[in-house]
Amino acid sequence: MRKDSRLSRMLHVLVHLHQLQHAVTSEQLALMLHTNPVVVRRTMALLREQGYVSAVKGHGGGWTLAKPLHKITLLDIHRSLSESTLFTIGLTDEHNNCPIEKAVNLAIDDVLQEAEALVLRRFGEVTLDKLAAGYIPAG
Amino acid sequence: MRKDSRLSRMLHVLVHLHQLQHAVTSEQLALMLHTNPVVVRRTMALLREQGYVSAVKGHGGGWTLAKPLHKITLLDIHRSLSESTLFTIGLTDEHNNCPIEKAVNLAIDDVLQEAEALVLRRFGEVTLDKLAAGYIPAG
DNA sequence: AACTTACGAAACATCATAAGTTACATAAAA
DNA sequence: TTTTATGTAACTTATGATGTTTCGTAAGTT
Repeated sequence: MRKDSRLSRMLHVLVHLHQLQHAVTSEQLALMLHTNPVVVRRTMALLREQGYVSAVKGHGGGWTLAKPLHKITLLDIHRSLSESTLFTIGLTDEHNNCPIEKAVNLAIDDVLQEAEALVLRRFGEVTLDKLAAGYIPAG
Repeated sequence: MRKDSRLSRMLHVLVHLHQLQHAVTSEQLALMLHTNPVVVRRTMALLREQGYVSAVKGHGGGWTLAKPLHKITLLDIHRSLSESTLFTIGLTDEHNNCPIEKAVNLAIDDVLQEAEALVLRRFGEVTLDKLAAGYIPAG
């Protein structure tokens, strides 16, 4: 399955915006991400809606941080981007009242929910200023 | 992204095979899973290669368990099915030596690896006989 | 031997979603 | 007025599980 690289890309962008200290155009960000400006705008728009970046049109315009890095967590950006779930594994729900299917789904879902909770908790603990400073994994 | 429901489907099949105590055709399993026999054969073939089921051709043929349920874990089936990763999130690796990208990927990967380890460990703890008996979540 | 059943497998179509692309409208500064 | 940029719609591409058609092969039945 194709992976969703938006979280990685947007975090990368946000830290660069912090370091550059001035507006950066979608064109420039696209060059940085090896993609094109429309993809950048489409994805950055999700962060703008949540108040993490702002965009200015016209000469000298572009994207700037709307909040300092230490007030943004990986979880904030993750949530801004995805409505879909974290896992490639899906459950089936095609059967009326089969107790086996229910047990199977319960077993899988139990584990995945715990894992997702772990990811969200850990994402929530990492603010973006830690990435700028050089991230050191907890493990 | 489309979800991979093979784990859910195969676990469902294996527990039914245990309970039925006789060979079941791909046609019958397809009816059960609301799909078609070719999809069943394609997926079951991965389990056959690992020795969890066996297939017999001709009259009275079909699929049977090759191991008792208590000797098969969710992890065994998960591993038989997937070479791909567990998460919809992917990292970018498009840049030469950007320390920010490295820090971003390290931060994300650190969390995902921990979550994947949790999933694999928990999957490894659940044998399929527990699903037949009625699974009770640990939480 | 001929027929039927069932798996094995190749080849191709479908679906969903991020990503990529094209085109045009709109706002702001020069 | 021109240039620069974002905003957005519409369409195409890529990927991998899923779905489908078709034919080959093995095993039991008649």
